[in-house]
Amino acid sequence: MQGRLPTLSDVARRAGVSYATVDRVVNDRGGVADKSVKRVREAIDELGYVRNVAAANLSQSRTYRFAAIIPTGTNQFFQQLRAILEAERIRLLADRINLRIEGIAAFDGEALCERLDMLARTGIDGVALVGTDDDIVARKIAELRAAGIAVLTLVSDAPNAPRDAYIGIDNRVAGQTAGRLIGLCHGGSGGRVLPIVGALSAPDHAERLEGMRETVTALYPDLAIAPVIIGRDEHEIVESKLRPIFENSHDITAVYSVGGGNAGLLRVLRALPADQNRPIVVLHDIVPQSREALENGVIDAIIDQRPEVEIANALNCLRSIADRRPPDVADPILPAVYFKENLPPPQGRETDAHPADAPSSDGARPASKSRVLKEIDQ
Amino acid sequence: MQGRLPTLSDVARRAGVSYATVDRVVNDRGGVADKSVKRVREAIDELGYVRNVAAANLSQSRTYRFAAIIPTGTNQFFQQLRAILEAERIRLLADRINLRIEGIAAFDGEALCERLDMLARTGIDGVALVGTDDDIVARKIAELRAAGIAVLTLVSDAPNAPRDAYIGIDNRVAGQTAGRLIGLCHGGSGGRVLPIVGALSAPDHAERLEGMRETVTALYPDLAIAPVIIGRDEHEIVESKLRPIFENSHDITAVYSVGGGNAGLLRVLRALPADQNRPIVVLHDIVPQSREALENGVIDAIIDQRPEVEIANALNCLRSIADRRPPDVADPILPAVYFKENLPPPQGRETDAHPADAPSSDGARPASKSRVLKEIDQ
DNA sequence: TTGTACGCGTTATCAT
DNA sequence: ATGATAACGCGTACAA
Repeated sequence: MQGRLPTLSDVARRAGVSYATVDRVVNDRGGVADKSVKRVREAIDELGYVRNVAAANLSQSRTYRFAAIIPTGTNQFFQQLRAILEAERIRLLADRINLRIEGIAAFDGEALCERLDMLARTGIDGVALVGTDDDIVARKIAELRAAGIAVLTLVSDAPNAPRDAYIGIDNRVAGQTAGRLIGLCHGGSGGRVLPIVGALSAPDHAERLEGMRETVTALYPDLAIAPVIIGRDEHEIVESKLRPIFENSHDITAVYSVGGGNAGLLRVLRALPADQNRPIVVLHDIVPQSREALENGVIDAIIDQRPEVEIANALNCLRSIADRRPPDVADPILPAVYFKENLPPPQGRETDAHPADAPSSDGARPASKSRVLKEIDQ
Repeated sequence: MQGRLPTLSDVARRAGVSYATVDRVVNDRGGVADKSVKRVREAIDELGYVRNVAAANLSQSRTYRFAAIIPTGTNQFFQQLRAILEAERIRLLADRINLRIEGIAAFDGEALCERLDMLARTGIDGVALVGTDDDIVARKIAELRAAGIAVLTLVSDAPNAPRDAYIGIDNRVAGQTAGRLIGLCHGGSGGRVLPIVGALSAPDHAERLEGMRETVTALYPDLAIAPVIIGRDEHEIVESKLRPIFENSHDITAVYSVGGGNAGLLRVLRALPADQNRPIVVLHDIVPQSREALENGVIDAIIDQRPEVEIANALNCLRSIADRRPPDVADPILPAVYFKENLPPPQGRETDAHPADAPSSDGARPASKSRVLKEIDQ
């Protein structure tokens, strides 16, 4: 298991200075003679010293306090996001990172600000939230950052707010990818693409639509784009607007739904008469519903923003910021394209399995959740 | 930054026992009175104790020694794999994980065994290698494992060897995905798919081909599959076998290349007369060459096994095994589908940037590589 | 069966 | 400008 790595003491000995001097050099504390600095640097280089992060973290014995604010409600995607975060909690705790997961009414700027205020008062190092185009939210974010709190936007950006970073896919790219896919699927023939959005005022929806339009008009001139359906992400509305279209005209060859309310779309698709050509259908985000539709051949492809990757990146990013390390903004997340064949298995993690069956070799069993929350959030 | 988390001492105090007793419970060492166990467990639960992994790792002060054996040669994919590993080295070192990256002639079982022997003699905790179907390799792997060394197969499995885990994509799924994509791209029309493989004896190539065949025959009966081209992953061979096919018959509507030697394919495609319909082309793995072809519209899609993800998983897996923790085999890696629009940016990381420009705030500058190697591999 | 004390490598504080 | 040293929380050897 071994091959001991050089420590700061080794460096000090080799450089002929004291431990503390090496520490000053290594941590840029200043107040060290130039020639000492030089000798230390040389020793570090010669020995191949690399800081032991476990020791560094231990000695500081600090616990980071982060929060994620996720919209509540029936939206399957956000439910999934929340589940992923929940599953990360204990694991993070082992690394002394305490993550609060907060729920909030979707798209309610006032409530969001209130919650942010509360968090700031409680004391917190960083927060990740789903961005909105709201002015008061932008101001609140500025306020938090001024107070030294890191702020990330998650899934949807807040374009005018001075957030530290946006973690999510480029929605225009996602739309372009959808456009490409739809274009390819026409195999050179003409057709008519029907776009469905929740609202054009939602930045992510607008960007996806625009991206699709760009690619289709530029590369597939034989494809027309039908008037956009505004479904407000609600399945009843989507269904009621969609049904007459499919009844009256049979020329829709593709459907691109950028947002929610897809239950309505699926109902219409399933009700399509057998003699009518089924359109190519491209949706966003793998959720139980869309997964099932893809498996049953009701739709053709799903463009997914890979929430697990988003969360992993967000957490890394927060940690870097808290540590005042180089930002570690990570590569931009690319939307993934899934067909029936390469659809990922349902759950990333099992819920809890059978604790009794697995006599955890490391013994440190996760504590009961209520207690963890109570003790740590205090 | 705070909100101190409970420690083992806290637990001991609360349970009214000594530190060592708590340790015995937590680490399943046995020899503790039942009622003590119970009280400790309760205290852990009540306090929400979670083991501090930084402290745990520090106290053991062990440095893991892992090795990755990657085929050398001109293969761009393996070069990339090596580059990714190289970039991880320093970062890993900070976590006291020492990774040796070894090169070896591709598909030379004898040489591989020799190298494995050498590594075993040097002393090593785990090794990742690109699997082959070789008997002597399988025996050598068994030998290593018997000696307590963890063995992972990467990219390509070694089906008959008792490796701890295989980290890579399911090549059948990859082929099925290609088949689906190609089928969709025909938009209901008929066509003829030309498959190109390196060798049918390579398990991954055979599986990809089989997967494609499965999906196409099952779902797209209007598509025929042309006789397979065996290109030995060499571009001259691919080119010379391909050119006459495109000259003599104009009915190839799609090409699926599962392996290497794509430079030859690309040359043939570029030389295609303007009046001839270009086939749909699906390739594997993003490398500079295939990237450029996708950007220029010479090919249509790339199925990528995401080597960064593979390596991240492999490293996690090795660490878990060395720690005797639950395997942490991670979810299977799914092949990703890339079009021109969602192609990831060229480099994950910059090579070295300008050290002078970035006066690393954490001071611990990466040592010169030669030294690092010399001191640690000793 | 239970308890004490030291080491791991770093940070931070106090002296010189 | 430099040096010594006490934490940090866990693992472990050793004592009782």
